[in-house]
Amino acid sequence: MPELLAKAYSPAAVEKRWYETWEKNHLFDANRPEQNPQDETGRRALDKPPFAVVIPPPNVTGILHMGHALNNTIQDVYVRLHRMLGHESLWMPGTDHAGIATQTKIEREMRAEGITRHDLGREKFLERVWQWREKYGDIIINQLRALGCSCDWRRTRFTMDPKYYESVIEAFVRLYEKGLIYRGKRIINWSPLAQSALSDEEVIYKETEGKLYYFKYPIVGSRGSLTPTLSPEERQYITIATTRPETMLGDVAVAVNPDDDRYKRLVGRTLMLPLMNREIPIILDAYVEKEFGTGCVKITPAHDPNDFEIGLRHDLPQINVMDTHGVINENGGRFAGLDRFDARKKVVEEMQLLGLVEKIENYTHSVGYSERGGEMVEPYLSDQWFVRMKPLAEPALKVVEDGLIKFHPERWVNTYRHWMLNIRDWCISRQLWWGHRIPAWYAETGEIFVGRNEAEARKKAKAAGYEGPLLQDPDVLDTWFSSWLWPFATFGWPEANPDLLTFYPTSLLSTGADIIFFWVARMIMAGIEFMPSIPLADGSARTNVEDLIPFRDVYFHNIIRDQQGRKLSKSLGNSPDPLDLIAKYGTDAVRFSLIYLAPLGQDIRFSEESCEIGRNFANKLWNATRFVMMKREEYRASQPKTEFEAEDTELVNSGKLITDRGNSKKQQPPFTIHYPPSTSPLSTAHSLADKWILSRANRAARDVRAAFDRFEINEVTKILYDFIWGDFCDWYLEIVKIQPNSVPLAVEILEGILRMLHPIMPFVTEELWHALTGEPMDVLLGRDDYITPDEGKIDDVVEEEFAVLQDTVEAIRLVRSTLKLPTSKQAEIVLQARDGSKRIMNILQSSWAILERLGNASVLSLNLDTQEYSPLEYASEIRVRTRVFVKIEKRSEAEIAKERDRLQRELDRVVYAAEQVHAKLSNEGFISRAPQNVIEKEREKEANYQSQAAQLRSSISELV
RNA sequence: GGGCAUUUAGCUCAGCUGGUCCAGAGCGUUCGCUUCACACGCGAGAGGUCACAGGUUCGAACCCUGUAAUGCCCA
Repeated sequence: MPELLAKAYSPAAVEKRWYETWEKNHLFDANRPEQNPQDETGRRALDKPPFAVVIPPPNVTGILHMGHALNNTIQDVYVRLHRMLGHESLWMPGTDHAGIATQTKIEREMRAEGITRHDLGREKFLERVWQWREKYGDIIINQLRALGCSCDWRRTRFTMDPKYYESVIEAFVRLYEKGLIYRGKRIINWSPLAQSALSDEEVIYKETEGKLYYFKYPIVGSRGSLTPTLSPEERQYITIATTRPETMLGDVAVAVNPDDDRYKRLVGRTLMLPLMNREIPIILDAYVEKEFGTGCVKITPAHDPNDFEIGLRHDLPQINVMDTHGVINENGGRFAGLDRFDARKKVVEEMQLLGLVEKIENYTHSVGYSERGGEMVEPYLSDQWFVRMKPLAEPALKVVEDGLIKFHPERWVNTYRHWMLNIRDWCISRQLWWGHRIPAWYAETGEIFVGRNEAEARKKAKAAGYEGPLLQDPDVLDTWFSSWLWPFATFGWPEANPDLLTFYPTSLLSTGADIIFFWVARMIMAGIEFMPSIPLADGSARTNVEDLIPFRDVYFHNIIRDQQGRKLSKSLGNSPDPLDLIAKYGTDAVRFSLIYLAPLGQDIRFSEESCEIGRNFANKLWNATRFVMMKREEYRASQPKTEFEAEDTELVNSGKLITDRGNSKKQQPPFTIHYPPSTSPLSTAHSLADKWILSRANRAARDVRAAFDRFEINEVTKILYDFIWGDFCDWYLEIVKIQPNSVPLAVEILEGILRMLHPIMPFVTEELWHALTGEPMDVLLGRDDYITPDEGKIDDVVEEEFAVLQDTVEAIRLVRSTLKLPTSKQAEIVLQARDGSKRIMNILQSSWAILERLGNASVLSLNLDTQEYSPLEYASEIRVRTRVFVKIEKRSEAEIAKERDRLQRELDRVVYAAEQVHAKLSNEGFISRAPQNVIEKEREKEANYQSQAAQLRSSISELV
């Protein structure tokens, strides 16, 4: 530890050293009650309440972006806070296998080599993915270390770990056996790029410029005659409107609304589907909107979810005209082999040749795109696996509505409720290889056997009387089907192991609101569904829903935008790399800045320069510590050695003031001042400034704790910033320069500051704390206690008295500044208590040295009455309680005129204010209805304004 | 179309239960400072019809109604 601190804080070396030290000393490792209480971390876990956070697992393919940086900072702050609050604090890290993203990435790599996954075969392909993951899968994990994250890395989990894999299969089997998972032929969202189904949540709808095509379908007379009431045009055709002409190849009907009089009489007739020359019926269905298009809708059950439903209602065939690549198949007749977009062109062309195109309009409509690949998804009819969501959603909604799980900000409950009430079944099968393979085996008879492994499936088959070959479903499960189990599968579910018993339910989940459906909602469902099989720690059954839910608080963090308010994205190039920022500004600076800018529930407008807030603040703290340490050296040197030692020992032995540190536990290095106890001179014989800083410090400590509890972490940073910079540095340290006896208290306050700030800025505070206290490297601030405010020290009267002092100093500075008196030049200053009050004079008198020094006065005098000093000799400033006169040597005509103008402007302002107050006080309604104390205050204001005006007038009159 | 937010100084944002709020902070800006920690700093200043229009109230940035703009989510 260097004796003297450097002039400026340079983060890089400090961060590296402390992160390594924290890990080496097992700071992040959480214990379990079952473990030896004297285990390698040296902490006792038995009597501690747990605090657990599971990380939202980033993709293994991911790299750290600003959103991660913010979200993981928030988690780290709470994990570190609770560690200091004496909780068994566990942050469970890990990654998910990101089925589509990872597989796509590997396949792209392979394409460069000219091979496809089919060339390799399933097994070899998976080997290759695993190789990739061994090589690159920890990138993001290591980036989290650079952010300072205090995760228990020993426990790092991956959704494809063998144990986790088993959990996923177990969950599938249980749901299947309960009838909550089924396989069915449905319209799903098909990604032609990924060659896989997607869930509804993975599709984003965008307004897209397209065309609305009006096609004429010729009517075939079922009895060979035409209806006389029809117009010639209608006699021959019915016009339908569509945005996807190519799907007409799979049309099986045209539907009209039963209330639509225009078409009613056509029911029972058939149409000749052009191009395909297939007869299709006209049907009635209430789904059709009369107002949309022509009121006639073509029905293509295999290519549109609504048409699919209509098809089921009317028992229509389902003709699938596309293959999985979006290419027309043999059902599309001579269009077979064309890509979906080429087919569209060709269909329109041919319809035009037949004269069957009535018109084509420009049309903006909502089209689904893959959230991941960005390509247009195709509603596609296929066999997929689904989870029945209704039964899972009901209890999951209830726990949120009942407040067992709290959302911050609360308004997300509305969004959650809306989704839960309109929930649809979840398509969980993906036509990929990378992922958890669906544990279903097919018999040649078409029967399905679901088991935890092939042996179990075979056993079930045998029980059902089938002994032939079994073929496992080639598909894998949606990645979210593994991550919805994250809060308990990471602890080894379905095994009831000690970790699960200790840390479940977890405490806090911090995540982005964009995955409220993907992940948050489903984790809540999963907890309620799967956790009843795990007993409580005492062995009793887990029956209360409070014990089933995965977490109690959900923090939805901000979205980070650029200065123009745009979302950060790679393609825009407006997304700074957090690691670059860390390298440039320091980790603490990035963490502090992000939180400082992030009020709960708002988006953040972020730019790289914003990190200067945190960097400057860290540097300020650094220099404040440097200064306090220097002053402490001076102080020690000034004290008779034996006496000081005696005092020091007394301080060390006796306990606590604003910190709530446990028993004094280790050898104190000599000459170190710790924790002034309530019996020490430090907490009793104080100057006004000392009492003031104690009050402010404890107020800050109290407010910080309250803000943490409300999850207003942004407020925490503001409180600390204002207290540390505004109160401690700007005022108290300046006073310490004048009152050497305040040095021990300054040390004490600073020590508390480092504690309060540590969860947010762990590196610089750890470094400074060690510099200040001389503690050995293995005694860690991060393991020590957080501040407990002593609310008895919060003293409004003291703060008000000190404010008089501050106000007076500011008045002196203002006058000096107006007079262009350089700081170095001493001045003759006279102070007055404006109302002549003894109390105000006492305050001023008791802080005489401070006024003299901060005002840089050669002669300072206190004028007992309210005597006027000529503005020709003295420049003055009026404050609420005090008045300041600064002696002037000589003033030029111009200066006098300027001063007169200034006073006149001031007078105008005061007169105006006085009129306002007067008007208020003359208002009968105000007098009769406003509370007494408000009226009092207004009266006081009026009197004050009037005396101020009188003093200004008198000054002005002398300046003529 | 429905829902949820937001709109306060040039910029980014505070402003909690309506009354010391003639509205604050940081950045930027102007002026002055090598004041025995810090120029990543210190001191002082300028800068605002609190989106708009009504209403409630003795009193509104704050509550209510409507309008506009912006953003997000859902359909």
